[in-house]
Amino acid sequence: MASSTEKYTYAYPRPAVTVDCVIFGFDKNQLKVLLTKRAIQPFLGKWAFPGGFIQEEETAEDCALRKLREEAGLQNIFLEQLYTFSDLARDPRGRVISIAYYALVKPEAYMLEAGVDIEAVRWFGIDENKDLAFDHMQILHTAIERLKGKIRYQPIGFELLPEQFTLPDLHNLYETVLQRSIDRGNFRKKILSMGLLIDHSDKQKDRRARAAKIYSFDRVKYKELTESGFYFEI
Amino acid sequence: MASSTEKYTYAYPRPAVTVDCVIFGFDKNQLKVLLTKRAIQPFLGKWAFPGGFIQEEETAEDCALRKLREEAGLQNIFLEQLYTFSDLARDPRGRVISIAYYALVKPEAYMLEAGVDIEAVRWFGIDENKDLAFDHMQILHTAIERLKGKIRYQPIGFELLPEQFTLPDLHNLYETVLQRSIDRGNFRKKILSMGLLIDHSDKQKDRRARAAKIYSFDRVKYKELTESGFYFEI
DNA sequence: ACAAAAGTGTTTACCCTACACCCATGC
DNA sequence: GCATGGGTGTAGGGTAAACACTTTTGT
Repeated sequence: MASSTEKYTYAYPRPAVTVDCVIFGFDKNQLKVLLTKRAIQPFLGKWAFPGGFIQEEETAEDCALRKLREEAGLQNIFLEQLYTFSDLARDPRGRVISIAYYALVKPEAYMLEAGVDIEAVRWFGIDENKDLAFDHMQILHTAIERLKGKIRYQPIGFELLPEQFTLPDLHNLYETVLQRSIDRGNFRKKILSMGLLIDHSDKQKDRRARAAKIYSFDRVKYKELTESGFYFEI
Repeated sequence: MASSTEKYTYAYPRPAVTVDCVIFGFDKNQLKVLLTKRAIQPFLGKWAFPGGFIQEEETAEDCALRKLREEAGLQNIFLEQLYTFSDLARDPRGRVISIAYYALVKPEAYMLEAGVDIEAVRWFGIDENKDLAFDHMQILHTAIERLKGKIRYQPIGFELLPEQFTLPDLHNLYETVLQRSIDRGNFRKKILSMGLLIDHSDKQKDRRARAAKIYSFDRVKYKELTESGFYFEI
């Protein structure tokens, strides 16, 4: 037996371990997912989530952050572990376990996709027909279910909207993600009653009809409330 | 590049991958966790979750099921993936990633722990002071949080009670897991109003005071309701 | 009889729902 | 003016919280 400081070579066969990132965006009342076109085998030319093999000196989360930066030019965005996929046949090359993450990006974050190959990276509508590599269709499905479940009782919807947004924006987002209609009036009352939105009605821009008030999400207030037992819920 | 059928040896260093199982039980109004005493280095003699290296021909879930069987003599119990831990220093032997699962067992399931070394396997109260191997204290904490969160909106509490139980039993379980008092009357009204309990009041056993009615959880009914949009919630 | 625990009922306040309506703006 | 979309008000139904009360059983 190796000492507890000395490196130890296991007798066990080791699976390869990758990290994959499901990246969600919201644009034109559509939920989107960011995919990259594979430049190598297997599944060359097919679309897949940004991801790759985990390095020796990085945690899974570090790896996800690195992949977001390298492959999608994204930084400082919401990131959370999704699920670990370990089906034996999920990679034709052999045994590969994937630790999947999901990320939520605001429009302003992906506007500055500088240096990212425009041919190889694209946003797809969530319902758009696409032929994904590996078991990425299954991973996507898991991610959507997580998002649908979590958006109702955690304030993660704001991560998909610009820093400043209107209540109709937020309302649209919820209707789109949850795929059901939500009463306008009741929705705004519920949200506003939480006291978690900061009013920015001074800066208004033109709109087709009456201009909607602009708000931002009060993270500080949310943290305070959470610590005193408050539960966000739509 | 390897063909898609041929085995491929990655240039990347591979971390070792283990599976660990947090096993919860409920006994004498206490939430318990099952631990095994380590018989090998590192952390020899310390308590840890049942777990071990994932084999080449098994999924993570299969590995968890195998470990539950081999190390704790448990079968046919609730099992769900918890989280994957990948901190660099979580194992003194080197890079080891752990896919953690949590399991819920009914009293009748762990009564028949035949063939399991009584010295090496023990139930610990959740608040009992214990010195756990690796980062298992952190894993335990994550598992408890998951249980606390999930018991409120998924009928997993029943997995910790005998097949037949009383409403006071269930009430006790919820108070214990959520660590707050819940009004008796309101609790029973809420539970009963769901119509998910089957009454077995014919078989009564003696108690210190008035005997409580015996119920069991109606899984079939729950599945039906779920499919028509019902959401369990306490 | 009394204590302990099971089970029931009642009141109140709040919240959620389903609407209807008003307001501001562009065409 | 009218269509469009933002924003507000309200009546009523339901349900959750708080608490008192009744019932059953062991000692």
